[in-house]
Amino acid sequence: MIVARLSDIIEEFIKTLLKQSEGELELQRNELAEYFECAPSQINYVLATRFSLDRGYHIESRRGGGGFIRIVKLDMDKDDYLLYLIKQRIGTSISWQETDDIVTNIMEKGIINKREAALMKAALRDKVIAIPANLRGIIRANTLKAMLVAIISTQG
Amino acid sequence: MIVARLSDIIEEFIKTLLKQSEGELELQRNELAEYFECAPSQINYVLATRFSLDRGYHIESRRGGGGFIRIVKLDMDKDDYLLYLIKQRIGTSISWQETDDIVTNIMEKGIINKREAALMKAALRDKVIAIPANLRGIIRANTLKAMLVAIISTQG
DNA sequence: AAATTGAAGGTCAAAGATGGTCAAAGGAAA
DNA sequence: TTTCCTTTGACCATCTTTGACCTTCAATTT
Repeated sequence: MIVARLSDIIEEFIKTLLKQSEGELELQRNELAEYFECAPSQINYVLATRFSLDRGYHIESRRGGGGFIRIVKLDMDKDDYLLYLIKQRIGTSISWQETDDIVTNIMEKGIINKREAALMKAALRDKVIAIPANLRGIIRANTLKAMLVAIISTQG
Repeated sequence: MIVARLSDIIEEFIKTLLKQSEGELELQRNELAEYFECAPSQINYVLATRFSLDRGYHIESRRGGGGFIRIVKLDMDKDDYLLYLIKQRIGTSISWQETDDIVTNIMEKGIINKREAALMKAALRDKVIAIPANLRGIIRANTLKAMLVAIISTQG
């Protein structure tokens, strides 16, 4: 029996709230932590890992009395986003988790379909790039960039 | 007197579970190892030798809290040609020219479309797999097989 | 106005929870 | 005997949870 991760539960909870509020949401860290009976910093963990820029979200916050955390689901122009990925975001080396987030994100944006996403993720997995870890990130970056170029070149 | 090997017993156990769950299954390595009173790494051995891609299985996993191992039996009835490629044709190492031919071929057969072919070819190019030539063929074989599995797994 | 205080949120590293890899040792088969 | 397959264990990589300590902001008090 696989125990659901608390982080996943919190992620779903926030996503439900986001849907109800059209992609923009303010919440209070301590309140949420109390609701889920977890350390407040776990909320930061969820935000950092599940609502990252690579997953298409933007976070702002304010401390002090009346403080809050604002989560915004981003809506970027497709071509601009792909070029940003290729020219800036990916760089010379990248981790599996990052590429996985990016591919999921461009699928959710409708830039690629489910099968194309599966195809891309398959080529980016650690097991597939079975070489020393320090080189793996480099090959992964090459691969993702090459595939994104292929997408741009084939889209019309 | 032939003593059944533990690996064979674990193999059968997993296959039984797979049948009960229609070819797809998630399990926990430590739990299984504890059940059979063996080293956790023996589970990896069983997976590597009995549930390999060449035998028609696909394995995914995740570490950390709430981690798991997912085993998927690839459908043997459908996709004869893709299965043949994965299990026999590709092997442990393959050249760019061969993969290019294979991808073109499955596109012409209508198994994948133009964009998917472009995506696959992008990930298989020499320039993308920028490592010593002797290793490159191995990574390319891994990559192509993994992408074919993705195709099989996504056509539902 | 300046200082104080309490109410948020932020950071980071350690501990915990999984799975992965590899090589050596052990055994069975040829 | 030699080779190949299996079993084990030490060490590694990744992901999650927790807690101690830090920073910022608004309201209140001097």
